[in-house]
Amino acid sequence: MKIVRTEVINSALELLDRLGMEGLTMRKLADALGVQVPSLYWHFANKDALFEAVADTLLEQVAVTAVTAEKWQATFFRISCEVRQALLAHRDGARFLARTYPLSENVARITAQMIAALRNAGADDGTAAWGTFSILYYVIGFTGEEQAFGEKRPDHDQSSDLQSLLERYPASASAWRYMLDSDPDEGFHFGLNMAIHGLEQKLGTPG
Amino acid sequence: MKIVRTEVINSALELLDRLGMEGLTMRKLADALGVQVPSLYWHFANKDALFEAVADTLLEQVAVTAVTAEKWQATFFRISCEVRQALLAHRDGARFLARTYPLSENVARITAQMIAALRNAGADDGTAAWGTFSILYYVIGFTGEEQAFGEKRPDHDQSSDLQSLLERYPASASAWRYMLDSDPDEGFHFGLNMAIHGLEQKLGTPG
DNA sequence: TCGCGAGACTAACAGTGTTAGATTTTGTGG
DNA sequence: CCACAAAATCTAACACTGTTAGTCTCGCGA
Repeated sequence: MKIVRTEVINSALELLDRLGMEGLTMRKLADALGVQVPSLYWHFANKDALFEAVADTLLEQVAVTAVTAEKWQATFFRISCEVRQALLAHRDGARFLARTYPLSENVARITAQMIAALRNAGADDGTAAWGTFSILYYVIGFTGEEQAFGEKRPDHDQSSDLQSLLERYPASASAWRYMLDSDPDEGFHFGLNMAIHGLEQKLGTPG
Repeated sequence: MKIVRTEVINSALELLDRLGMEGLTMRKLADALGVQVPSLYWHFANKDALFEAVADTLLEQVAVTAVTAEKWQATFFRISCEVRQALLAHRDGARFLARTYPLSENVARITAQMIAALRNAGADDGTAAWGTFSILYYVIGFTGEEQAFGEKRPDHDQSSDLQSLLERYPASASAWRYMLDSDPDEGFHFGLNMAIHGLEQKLGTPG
């Protein structure tokens, strides 16, 4: 049976959605493709390489068209939201991306747009680089925890250890409850706007 | 041979430094302790529970004394730097923390201080919660990639795929090079100050 | 038609987390 | 001091993982 690279990746994404990241194994993937395991090693050096390809595919639909007639703040907001949505579209998407080597095709493509937007606004090397990546760290971090929450088994909450923890740190407990009750989009936009505003200020005072 | 919880965790940290996260297995840990593997399961429900305990221990020395006579900006800066240093102190520290369940003893303790600092400055529920966690997402994300860079094997760089990638996205390539050449502390402080300034602005305009 | 190499296969290895169940150690009441 | 229960460690094994060595098949250019 013939093996096609894109089909492998698609199957891997299906498997990821169905079984989660720990369930995505070479054997299950080979089974889903109707293929023997070692055949996969002809197309991918090892599991990590395969995972990198899958992770990169997650970002394929993000920022497909560069918009130049746009303030950099709008570019950052739009791309950040797209990245989050792309990661949320598949189970464990954010953890999956964070796990792999950070320099891939689509990451390079997306960051290039963000860096260009900042340079266009007069940013120096450091501001463009650190500003872009700082915001991406936030996006991936937020989305990762957002997803971890959605998938955590509910019985983990009733443990007495956790109860005691929440009683001993009431400030954290109420923040926790607030975040669980409120709209995730709202939380994401809060931090995102916060970061963009901070970057705006950095742009104003270069050096 | 008697098994003591704290000794297990210490051994796990030693093993982590020596072999990295993938090398930290139940068998090697048992060997290092001079103990049979299943005995560990009497003290920890499973590997994840053990890993959570280890990850929490990473943050033990962070923000040990609460400083109230301090502007919240200073509190955030100080604690963020301490978190980063604590994670850098052990190989794969940041990845390790990001992997586990996010609500642990020390996380609750540390976030409680940050939230309290914001509330003291007049922040509402949402600003205190999202502001605190947004900044922590950045700290963990930055530190995770900082560590991933330090541990990546250098032969990964000479691949022609990567060369082609850097040529096709020159903006990303130069940002990449800039970040590799510059002081990591500088990069960390840039994003941290950026986030804190952004939060400062959010505090000024509540709602 | 032949040869060869790309690409699939079979078989196996070393290592993983985890559990069932036997066995030892430890603390405690008589 | 001894017996007995509970706490803690052990032995043995299971099912699974990524990965590799070596073999076979089949399509295509000479």
